[in-house]
Parts: sequence; structure tokens; C-alpha cells
Amino acid sequence: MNLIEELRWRGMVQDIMPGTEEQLLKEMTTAYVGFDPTADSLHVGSLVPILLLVHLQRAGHKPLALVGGATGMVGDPSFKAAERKMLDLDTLKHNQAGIKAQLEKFLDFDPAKPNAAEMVNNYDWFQNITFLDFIRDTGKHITVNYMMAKDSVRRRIEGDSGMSFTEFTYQLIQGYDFYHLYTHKNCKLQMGGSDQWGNIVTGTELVRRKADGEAFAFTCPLMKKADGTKFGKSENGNVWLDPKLTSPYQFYQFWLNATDVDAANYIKIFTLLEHAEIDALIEAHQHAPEQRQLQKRLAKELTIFIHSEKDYEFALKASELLFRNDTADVLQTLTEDQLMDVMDGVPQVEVSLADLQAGKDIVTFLAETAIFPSKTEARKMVQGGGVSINKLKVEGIEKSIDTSLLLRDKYILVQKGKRNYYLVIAR
RNA sequence: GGGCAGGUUCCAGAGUGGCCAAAUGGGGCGGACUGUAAAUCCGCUGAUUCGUCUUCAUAGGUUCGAAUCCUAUCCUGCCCA
Repeated sequence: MNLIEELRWRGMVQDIMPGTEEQLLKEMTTAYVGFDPTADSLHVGSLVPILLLVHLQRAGHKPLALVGGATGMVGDPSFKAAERKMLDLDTLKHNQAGIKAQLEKFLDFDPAKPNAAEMVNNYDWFQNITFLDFIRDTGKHITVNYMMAKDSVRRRIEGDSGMSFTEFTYQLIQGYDFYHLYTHKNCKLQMGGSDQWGNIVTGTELVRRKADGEAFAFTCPLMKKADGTKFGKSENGNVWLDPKLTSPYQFYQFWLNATDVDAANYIKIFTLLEHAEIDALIEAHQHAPEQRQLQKRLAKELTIFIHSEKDYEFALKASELLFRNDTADVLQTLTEDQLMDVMDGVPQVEVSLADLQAGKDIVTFLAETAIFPSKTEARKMVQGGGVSINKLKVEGIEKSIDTSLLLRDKYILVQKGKRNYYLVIAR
């Protein structure tokens, strides 16, 4: 199976330019994917393009990871409803560094290898290009008509929020990246999410007109859940790759919570498991869906891939303890070390021991620990039966919190809903 | 620069002097069922010491009373130059 066939099987090819497959079969090809420095960490959504690069490199080609220092200053308008917020330079620099550090984990940068991965930053070449140079040398090659015809742009123009010139320029800037990499790195292929198709094609067009060369492209489908909602969100927002932002436990839980339909798709896209194994897993899952073998394997593979074997073991242990039926009893028997071990990835909040000794009503307690943003919300949630303490459901707002609830004289396990845990530590 | 239409709670979008913390839909959250699934059903979705308080672009004003009327300002879209 060649690379494209492989990716097709995994459901990772949306649009592909004619000749791309032939190019990949012909020779070792350099290809790139761009990453936006909108935050200082990548999130699970960025995993798809990362995996494109990983597959590419495994197939013997050379991956380039482009960090969009320059494009990040402009903001990609593609399919966005409204004008993007501008990030200041310091933030951008900080974000670029963070993303770069993460990407280094997933690709092989060993310079001894002919297909060693490389990291590039488009700010490096854009910082020296003046506006006049750019519009004369590059802008000339592409018509506004062409740019406006792009679906990603047309929607904004036809919408009622408009689009600034800055954002309109974006596809040209990105297109120039491709041209630059083509001429400087012999890069002939750009990949990305399907929302990038328009921008990518502008790049191949520039390569053709300005360098008289031939460049290729393919995109992968934008990740969505089976019900059409956005992929990569949990109750607490984005699921990040940075363990400081999303702990390995939370990360593990994210994948474990995938629906059956999603899990079957994810396992192909996000893991490097062989076909036979994936087929077997899917079949096993269909026979006994309640065992959730797919989700468990998916969560395991991803947690190890992004974090580590050890992180996975902690996440697994914590998950098994927190979600078993007799947890309320087990909790009481755990030693402090065992507790800390298991609760490692659970968000922790502190409360003063003196306050607890005095006793506190549940609503105030939940609001002060910031487990809920306001007393009103805390009260509603308790009344709706959505809060448990040490795995026992809180029956009413009269409940008072005091030292008698402490586990090992120090901890209280608060549960919001079915699967959101907080460890309160008394100090 | 001129004309027109707009800016409402997370989003879309009603409301055009009191019955408005503001319809409806979506999203989100929670509950029941279950498998930490899907589907379905139910509840919540500004804050609160439950007296009220702060909100309908911003600042003033009219009025007993304004999201709704007036004035200025800012922002957006469309058309004309």
C-alpha cells in the first residue's frame, strides 16, 4: 500500500490534486504542513496534520513543519465568521516557541537521515520582504478575482461582517510560503486540513506562474464528531497536548469518552496501528460494545504517543478507581500516597483547614473553591443532583462541609456531573 | 464624503415606552436510562445576603417608568461618489 492508499484507507484524504500520488511514488518528496501560533500549545485538532507528517516520514519522504510566525500576524480568515483578533508580537513569539518544542517530539529530526524532518518559520523570510516588493513580485501573479472566487473567502464577503484587507491578503502570504519552500527546499507538496484547500491551491498556482514549477497538494477532512459538532472540546474547553494545560488523565478521558462511531474513525486517523489490528479491534468492539475496547485502546495509544507509558498507567489507574461502583468505600481505605498517586491529573483546589473546621455550607464551598463560577450556579447544580462529595451524591443545599468529610484528614473529592472530578486539599 | 440598514444575554434571532433578566431555536451544562456510548425524555442556562442589583454598542437626555423615544460618539453591512 502506498502512502496515499494508506491515508485513504484511514480516511485522511479529502481533496487531492491530480499527479500527487505519482509524485510521491516517483521520488523522495519534501512536503510541508503549516501550524498557526494562536496558542502556546497545540491541541488535539492539530494532531491530524501532525500525523500526516508522521505518515509521510514513515513512507520515506521528508516532512517540513512550518510555524506560521508571519501568517499568525495576519490571521487566517478561511471559513471564519468574523475578523480574527490580532496577537501581539511577544505572544506570537512565545507561542511559536511552544509549538516548536511540541512538534519536535513527533518527528525524527536526526540530520543524518536523508528524510530528516525540518522546522521552518515563515517569519524568517517574510521579515525581510517589504510591502512594495511583495505586491510587485508576488501580488502581480494572482488576480483579485481568483482570490475572491475561493469558497473560504466568498463566504466572508457574502456574509454581513465583512473582511479586512489584512485577512484578504492571507492566502497570498500563505501561497508565498509554498513558493518559497519550493524554491529553497525543493518542497513540492503541501498538506493540511480541508479548510486550507483554497490557500494551498493559491500556493501551487504561485509556484506554477512565478517559478514555472509544478507543486502538489492534498488535504484531510476537517475533524468533526459523528453528530457534526466540533471535535477536540471537553467541558473545560480545548484539549491541549501540553500536560500543564490538559493533564494526561484528562487527555486519556477525552479519548475514552469518544462515541462508538467516532472511536472507529479516530482509531484509524490518530493511531499508527496496522490494518489487521484495527479491523480486529473494530470487530471485537461490535461484538461487545459495552466493553469499549476501541475507546480504551484509542485512549491508551494516544496517551502514550503524546505523553508517556507512565502517564498512561497513572491515567488508567485513576480512571479505574474514579469510575468503579464501590469507589465511595474504596476511597476511605486509600493511603495518602495512593490518593495522591491516583489524583495526580485531577484538577486540584485548595481550601483553608480553619474554614473547614468552622464548617461551611455546600454552596459557598463550591463557589469559593471555584469549582463553580457562582453560588447561583452551584446551588442550581446541587439542587439538580449534579454534585457528589467523595462519590456520594449531595442531596440538598443544606449540606454542610466540614472536617468530617476529609479523607486522610486532608482531601475531599468533589464531583461535578458524572465525570468531572476536583480534589480539594485542606491546608 | 453622501444615502440607507443595523449593533440585544454563548451564537442566531424576537422584542420597538410599563406585563422584560428579555420570546424562540441552537449550543452548553445537569438529571433519568445505559456502557464514563448513541438515541430518547426531563431540568437549568446574568448575579444575589432572594430584599433586590447589574445587563440589550458607548456617553448623555426625555419620562413616574426606556432594550424600546431624543442627541452625540464608536463600530458593521449595503448603495452612491
